[in-house]
Amino acid sequence: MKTSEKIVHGSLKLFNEHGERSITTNHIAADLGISPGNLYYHFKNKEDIIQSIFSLYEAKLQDGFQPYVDQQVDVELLVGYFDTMFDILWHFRFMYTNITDILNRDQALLERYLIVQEQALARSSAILANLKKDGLLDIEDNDIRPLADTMRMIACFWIGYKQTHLSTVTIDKAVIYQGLLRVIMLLKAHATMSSLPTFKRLEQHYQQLANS
Amino acid sequence: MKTSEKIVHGSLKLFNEHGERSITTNHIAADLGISPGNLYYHFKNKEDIIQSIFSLYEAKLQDGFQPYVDQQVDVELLVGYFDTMFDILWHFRFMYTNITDILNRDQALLERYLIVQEQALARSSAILANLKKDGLLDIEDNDIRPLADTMRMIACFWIGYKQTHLSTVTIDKAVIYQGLLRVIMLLKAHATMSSLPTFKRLEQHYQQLANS
Amino acid sequence: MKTSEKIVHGSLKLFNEHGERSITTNHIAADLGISPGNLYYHFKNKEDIIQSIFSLYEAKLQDGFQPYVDQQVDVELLVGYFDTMFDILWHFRFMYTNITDILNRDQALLERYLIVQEQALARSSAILANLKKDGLLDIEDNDIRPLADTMRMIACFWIGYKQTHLSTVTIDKAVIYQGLLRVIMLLKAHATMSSLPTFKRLEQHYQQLANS
Amino acid sequence: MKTSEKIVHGSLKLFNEHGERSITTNHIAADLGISPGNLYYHFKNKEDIIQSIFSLYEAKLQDGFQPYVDQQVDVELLVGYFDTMFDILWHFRFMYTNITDILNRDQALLERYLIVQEQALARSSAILANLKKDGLLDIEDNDIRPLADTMRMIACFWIGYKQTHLSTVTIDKAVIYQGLLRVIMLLKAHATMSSLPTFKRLEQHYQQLANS
DNA sequence: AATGAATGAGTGTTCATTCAT
DNA sequence: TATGAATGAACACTCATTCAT
Repeated sequence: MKTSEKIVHGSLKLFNEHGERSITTNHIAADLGISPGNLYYHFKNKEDIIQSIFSLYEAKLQDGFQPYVDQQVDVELLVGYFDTMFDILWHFRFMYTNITDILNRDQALLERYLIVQEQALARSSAILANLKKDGLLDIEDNDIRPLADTMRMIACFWIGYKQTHLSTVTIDKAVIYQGLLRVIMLLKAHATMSSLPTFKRLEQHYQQLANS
Repeated sequence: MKTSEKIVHGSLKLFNEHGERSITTNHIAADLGISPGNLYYHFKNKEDIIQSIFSLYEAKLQDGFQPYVDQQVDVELLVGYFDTMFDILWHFRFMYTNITDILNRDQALLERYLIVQEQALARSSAILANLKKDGLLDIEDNDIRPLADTMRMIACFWIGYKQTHLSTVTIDKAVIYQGLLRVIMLLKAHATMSSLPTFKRLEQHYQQLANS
Repeated sequence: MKTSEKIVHGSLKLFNEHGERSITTNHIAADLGISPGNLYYHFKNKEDIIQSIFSLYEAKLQDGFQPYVDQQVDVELLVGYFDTMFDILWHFRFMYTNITDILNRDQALLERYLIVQEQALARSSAILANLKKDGLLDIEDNDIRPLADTMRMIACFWIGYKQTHLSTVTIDKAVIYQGLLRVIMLLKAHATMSSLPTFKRLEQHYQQLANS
Repeated sequence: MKTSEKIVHGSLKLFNEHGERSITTNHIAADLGISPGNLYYHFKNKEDIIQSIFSLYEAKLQDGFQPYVDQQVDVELLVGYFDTMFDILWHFRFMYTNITDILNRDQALLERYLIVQEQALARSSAILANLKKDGLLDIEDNDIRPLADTMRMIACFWIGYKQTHLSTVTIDKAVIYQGLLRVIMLLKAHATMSSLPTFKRLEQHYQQLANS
């Protein structure tokens, strides 16, 4: 792994563990066993590192929520989408804790964030529309986008919510899976008679993960 | 007003305007025209000030969401509750932006926060139960607490959500009123035939405030 | 002496001895036996310290070159002016070494510098005009200001000149006195028959100081 | 062009444009499209590069001010000398801004500087002596060297003077030509009746260049 | 109660220089 | 010859906190 990648991943790890605000560039360098100068050889400044982390985030968001085409809809397909959601929430969980702080300090990043969120919402809506077309969801067209938006909102603030409403501060994977279950619950409310078993199996899948 | 109270209110004002993180104890002292030494005469440290602000928050939360007894349910009653919600969101809006950060740094505060939130949830649930009993809500008993929880969740993260999904950062009163409308929408979904007009008038009331 | 004054004078001393560029704010604090935080309690930044030094410079320049009125012109009067010139060159000698560097970094200071230099030139010209009126100088009116300008130029760059054209880098008082003698030479070239002895005595006065 | 030469000329260009102090070795390497390691393969350190630039300066100074022999004195001859002066001031203008700084940091360079300046002064004096012998200057023998010295002093500090007494910082060719005119003025003051037209034509030549 | 000078560890960052390849 | 990653001491500056008065 190249040093610049090690810096990005090391920073991400430390940010997730201790919050972006309390991790200094010297902490990152020390943790990786490199000099602060070397860190600044690879990155202009701390913001630059955060922007690189954000690029990973963007890529994962764009890859993961592509509307399916000509595909049999089954539990595996849905699991794929929710696994992506888990992945993003888990790997970038510091962002869901500190995002306001971070975006407030970097106008350029805020703009990228707004764009990528808008795109993700559009693609999620398209997926829901597909599901409706394939008879899995019983929902009015006008309600598709609001549903996608609410699902996103729950997903986005689940970590922050849990972090403040739990006495143990550390967020583990089980907590994230609980959040997924909440989002699935929203979706299941629009299940059709025929799709209900599929959604129930989906729910069971993550229930198991949330309990382990 | 006593100096210690001036410090609490001055800090709250500055935190709301600029965020807790970027306001130093010296800023607070300078803004009040007192010396930093004096500030530390009245408060052990910055955390101590935040704890005092939190006490105000606690008091307002406890006063404002008392279940009504032997009272005619009308729009005024509901407006009373939602005005309290507005009051809290507006006066302590910095908390809804930086709460994770703040609670992460102070375990004692986190515990107070959990207790007060639990109590607020219990009282909110009791209010909803009252409304059901009085024929304003059509809802199963098991769903009362989850509904109260969801309403709280939306209320809590509305400010953070808006702050990140808007390109303009400043939160004004209208933005808070929009959040209230979202919460009312959740409630209205369980309105009875007879209570629907009441909820609609409630909605109109805040719609006007959100537009002004 | 107040701490802020100690910082200004301590900085001036260190700048004169080692050059402004190689003296850090931590050097200054360490030299005075105070903490870096304390230095920044009294001054916004390094530039702010330099600006305070510059204010001393301005004041001295304005006080020292006031055109005389209703006064007997004798050696003492001229010595007064040249002692001022010595004082400024000696106490602020770092400025004559690093001025380009310093002014390049601070546009506001450059503007103050241009104003104070222009005023000094005007007052010097007025003094020369007085000397002409009193029969000490034989010079055309049009040549008064250019003469003042040339005298200033020699005075200003003498230190830089000596610092580069001498193998010993340290500038001592004798070196400054030599510079004064060069400036006096320019003036003496316009002496009248009757004033020549006065200028010669002036020259002898500084010759003695330059040799000691 | 060999890499080491490219480094010298590239550095000179950047120093002239931005000042020696603000140009780092990494800037130089990046500007030339070579690696910092390669730069340090060719040069021991930054000082070493400056010393090489200084060698170019030395060479130009030695070539350009050779006393003429058995030659007809006309405007062209004088223009040749002053063009050399322009060339040196223009191509090494960063030295006239930062020389004190540079020489203070490098004792060896200071010694070379003193030697080359002394030789230049001697040669300039010889040229003036030639001009006197050929009837172009009316000057006492004792005054020849002081005149040469004053001319040098004006030439040397002209750039620094303009940089500080002008609100616009950029030094262009016209500014240098103005400096040359000041030096010519010093010389013209000692013109003989017969040489005056020659000096006037010399003056006009540079006047045109200063205005374009 | 109040002042305000003082502290000192820490912040993000820079840059001449080194070194394995 | 050349690369470019790596070093580390230094920089200007910050801020929660202390303390003598």
